[in-house]
Amino acid sequence: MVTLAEVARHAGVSASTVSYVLSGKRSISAPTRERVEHSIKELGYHPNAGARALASSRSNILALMVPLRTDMYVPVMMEIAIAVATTARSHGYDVLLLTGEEGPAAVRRVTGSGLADAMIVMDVELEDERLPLLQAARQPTVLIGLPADTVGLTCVDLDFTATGALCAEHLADLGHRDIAVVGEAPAVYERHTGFAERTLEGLRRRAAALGVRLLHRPCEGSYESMDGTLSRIFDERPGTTGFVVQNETAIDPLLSLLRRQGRAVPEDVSVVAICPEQVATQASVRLTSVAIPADEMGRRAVELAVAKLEGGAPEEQVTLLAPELTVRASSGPAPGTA
Amino acid sequence: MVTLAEVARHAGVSASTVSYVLSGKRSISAPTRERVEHSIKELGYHPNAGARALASSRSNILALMVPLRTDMYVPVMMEIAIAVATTARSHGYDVLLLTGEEGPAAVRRVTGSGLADAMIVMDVELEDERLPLLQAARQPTVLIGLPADTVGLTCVDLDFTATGALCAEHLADLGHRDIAVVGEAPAVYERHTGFAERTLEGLRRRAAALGVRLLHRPCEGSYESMDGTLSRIFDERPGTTGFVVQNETAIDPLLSLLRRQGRAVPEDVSVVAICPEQVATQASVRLTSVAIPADEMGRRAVELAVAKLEGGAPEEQVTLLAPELTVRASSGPAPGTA
DNA sequence: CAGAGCCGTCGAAGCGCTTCAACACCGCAT
DNA sequence: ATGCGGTGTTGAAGCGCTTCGACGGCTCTG
Repeated sequence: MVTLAEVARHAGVSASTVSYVLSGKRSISAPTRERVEHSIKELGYHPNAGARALASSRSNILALMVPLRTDMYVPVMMEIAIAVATTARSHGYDVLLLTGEEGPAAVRRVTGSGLADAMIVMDVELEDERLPLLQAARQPTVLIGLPADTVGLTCVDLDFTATGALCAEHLADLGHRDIAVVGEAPAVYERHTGFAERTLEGLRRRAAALGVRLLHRPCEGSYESMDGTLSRIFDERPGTTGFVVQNETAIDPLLSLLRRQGRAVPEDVSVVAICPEQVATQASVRLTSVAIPADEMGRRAVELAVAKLEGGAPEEQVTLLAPELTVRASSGPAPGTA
Repeated sequence: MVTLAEVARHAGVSASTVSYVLSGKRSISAPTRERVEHSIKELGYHPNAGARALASSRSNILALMVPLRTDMYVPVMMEIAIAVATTARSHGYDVLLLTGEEGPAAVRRVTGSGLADAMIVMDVELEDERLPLLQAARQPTVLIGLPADTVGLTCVDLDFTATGALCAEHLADLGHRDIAVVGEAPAVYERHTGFAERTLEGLRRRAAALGVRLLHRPCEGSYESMDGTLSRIFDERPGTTGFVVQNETAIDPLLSLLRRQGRAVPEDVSVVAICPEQVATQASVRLTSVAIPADEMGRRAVELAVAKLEGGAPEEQVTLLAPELTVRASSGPAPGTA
């Protein structure tokens, strides 16, 4: 194993000079720098991460806490995780993967040991038990998701309230007067994961303002569950012509069952989905949708974390990404509309 | 920040005693141990990861390289990743998430810097350019997937050859004489990701042995692509009554399109899927399937890595998990069979 | 041409931990 | 009583790096 000292000897300089060449924190003359760089290459030197962390109290690692539940739509999680890893690398950081399983214990372990310089936490609940620990930690934190109280916290999320409003508005504009919301699995609401409730609130408010009736039903992603949900919706509101789906795994069952019931999309019923672009374009009908910008959320989270680390970032900062609705083939004028 | 020395002072012992209490590498009398443990708790001490890594040349971190391609079925990747993280924790390791993007450079960085004690590499290609580096590395490596040459390597994978054979056999047993294989996207084959080719080989061999005709068509996961694939299959082999699907994203389109064409499953055609359990049970028809044991693959990989680290593991070891076929509602006797 | 100031380099002091050799002490057998 | 092995504890030497203060030599200015 090659050490800094060996590089120094090989280049005929002192260890500190090599260190300064590496970090650029002190000016080094061009000839010396080249000599050192040449030695580094020739010896195949790689700085030792542990020694570096010890001496500088910086690990150059970002911790990412992902939930390990499977009732969330996994591809979104994965896309965020990959965006985080990729963006982190471009800033010189590596990513430590923590599962939510350990909960607060994981937070304590990481903040206590200096394993990571900052933490990014996904799938934050409204009243998350990790929050007090995170706020007390030395390390900066960025949340993906929005807890109830954001005082002193840095958060990134899609503006789900606006997303709900946008969906309601789109369907109302098309003349739909009875809208059904196929929501996430009941467990997601019970856990008080903010985004689901926020979406609903946005939907309700805008629907009320526009004089549209709204019916919300949580739903698992299975065919059975969707079958039951659909029956109950049409029993209660036979005139339903608009659907908003927020559970990605429910999309295929929904479209499939509507078709089997002889309801054509978008002629008889319109469907608006809240899901990643890829899902919207690969479904059996190209879906009018509001995209979940997983990639951008991951990227932003890392950039905020890095900004906090390198100084010059406000303590509190809530970044809500504006939703964008893309009209595709699954939504159209309500039946009976001019 | 609390250090070992402070704990030692607080407990009235030397630093080394505290260290030995922590590591258990030397016997410590019960009273002393309790005093030290009490001090640790009272001061809220957490050992510093960097210092520990430097002194012991062990980081207690496992690196996990995941592909960042999206043509693989993401949930399987995620499930493996989560199993790796969870199992690693239970052995006292954390997981560093590396994306395949960096390729060999990431391997060099991690092995060179001692960031991780071992590496687990997913989505290995038959001739993977990272292999030579991994073999030369100080750190042990475990592959999830099977390269062409496994000399000196430790690998874990589902036995895809046996999986293919099992599928062929099941359909043949039911009297099907014309089987179509809906494979992964063409890119997966072009990249020479072993599992797809192995499955095919298993299918072909067993089909041939059983006198069954086999037609293989790669397929993207979209409805358009599946539509084209199906037409071509039935054009070429109108008598096709058995399907094997290996592309998870293609399952819904396949079932949906078969239904639209008026082909009933399993009355007219049987379908066998190679996919995670959850997908098989949540599809519109409960699918006869061979499960992809993502969870077990992740767990085994970590256990092998840990075994190699703590000594007592053979250098070369290929673990092929035996496939299990579960009969559900999507397969039945071929039409015209007694 | 002396002094101030800057640039490039170096030596040394740690960062917080692990681990080895050494030692004090005990009870045991001789 | 003497020596011996075992147990529990300690001091000190690093692990490989960063970083601070210092210093020699240079240019620039008055």
